[in-house]
Amino acid sequence: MPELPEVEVTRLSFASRIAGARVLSARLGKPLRWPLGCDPADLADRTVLGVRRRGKYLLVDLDRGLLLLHLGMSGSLGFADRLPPPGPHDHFELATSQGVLRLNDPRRFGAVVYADGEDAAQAVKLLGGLGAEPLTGDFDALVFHAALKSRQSPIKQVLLAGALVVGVGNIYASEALFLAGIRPTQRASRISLPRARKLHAAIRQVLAEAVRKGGSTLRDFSNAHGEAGHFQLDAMVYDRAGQPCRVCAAPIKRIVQGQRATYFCPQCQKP
DNA sequence: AAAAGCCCCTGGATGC
DNA sequence: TGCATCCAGGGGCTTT
Repeated sequence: MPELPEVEVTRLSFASRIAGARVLSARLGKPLRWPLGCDPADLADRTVLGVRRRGKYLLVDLDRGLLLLHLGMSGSLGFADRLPPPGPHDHFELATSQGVLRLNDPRRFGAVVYADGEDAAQAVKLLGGLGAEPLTGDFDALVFHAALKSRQSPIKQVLLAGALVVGVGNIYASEALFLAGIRPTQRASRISLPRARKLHAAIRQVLAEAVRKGGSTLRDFSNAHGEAGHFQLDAMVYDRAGQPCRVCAAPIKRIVQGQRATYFCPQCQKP
C-alpha cells in the first residue's frame, strides 16, 4: 500500500512527537521480512533523535544506531500515548517516554531492522542501490533522461524499479504517466528529452499533491493517528478500468506489466 | 549491467 | 453458507 506519499505522511504524523523520547522497551510479534538484528531489550534507554525518510524506508535515528522501518504492502504505524492491547498483526512496538510506536502489518512484507551506525552492512545493502529522491533537488531532469537511455524496459517498470527515482509505486507510476501523457508500455530508452522533462515534473507534482492530501487510502492505509488519506478520490486512472477518462471520456484500460496492474488512457497517453 | 520471474504472507472480494 | 480462486499499495534475490 504505502508509496512515498503514504510513508512521508506517516513520518510527518509522528516524527516531531517522538523526537527526544527515551526508549522504555521494545517488543516483537511474528517475524517480519528480516530479523531485527539485535536483542529488543538492547534498545531500552536509547534516545530517539528524529525520523527521516529515504524512498519508502523510514529511518528512526537513535543516539546510538538506528532503526530502519519499511511498511511493505500492508503496513501502517500507530503512535499514541496509550494504545489498545496488541492485536494479531502488531509485530513491532517501541514504548517510549513520549508515546508508543507500533507497526501493524497483516501481510508481514514490512520490516524493522536495527543498524549500528548508518554504514552498517545491512542498511547499506538496503539503501545503497536506491535512486534519486524525487522531491528534492537530487532529482534532476537531465540526469533522469540520460539514465532512461540505458533502459530497454517499459517506462512503467523502470519507474517501479526504484533505481533511477525512488518512492514511485504502482498507483503513482500510473498517475504520473497519465499526467505526462506517456503510454506505460513505452520503452524507456525511446523517451525524448521534452517528454522526460514532462515525466520528471509529473512525478514531482503527483507525489507532492498526494502528500498534501494525506496519501491514498485504498483499503487500510492511515497515518500514525489512524487518519485516512484522500488522494485516491482524485486518481485519474488508477483502479478505474472501464471508467471514462476524466479528460477525454475514453474508457480507461487495465493491462498487466511485470505481474502488476497498470492503468492508462489510450487516448491521452501516446506511445 | 540489465531484465524477467519468483517469492514472502494474509485477507477481502468474487464466483460457483 | 461454504469453498476455491484471484487480487492487492513492495522489493530483494536468483536466474537468464
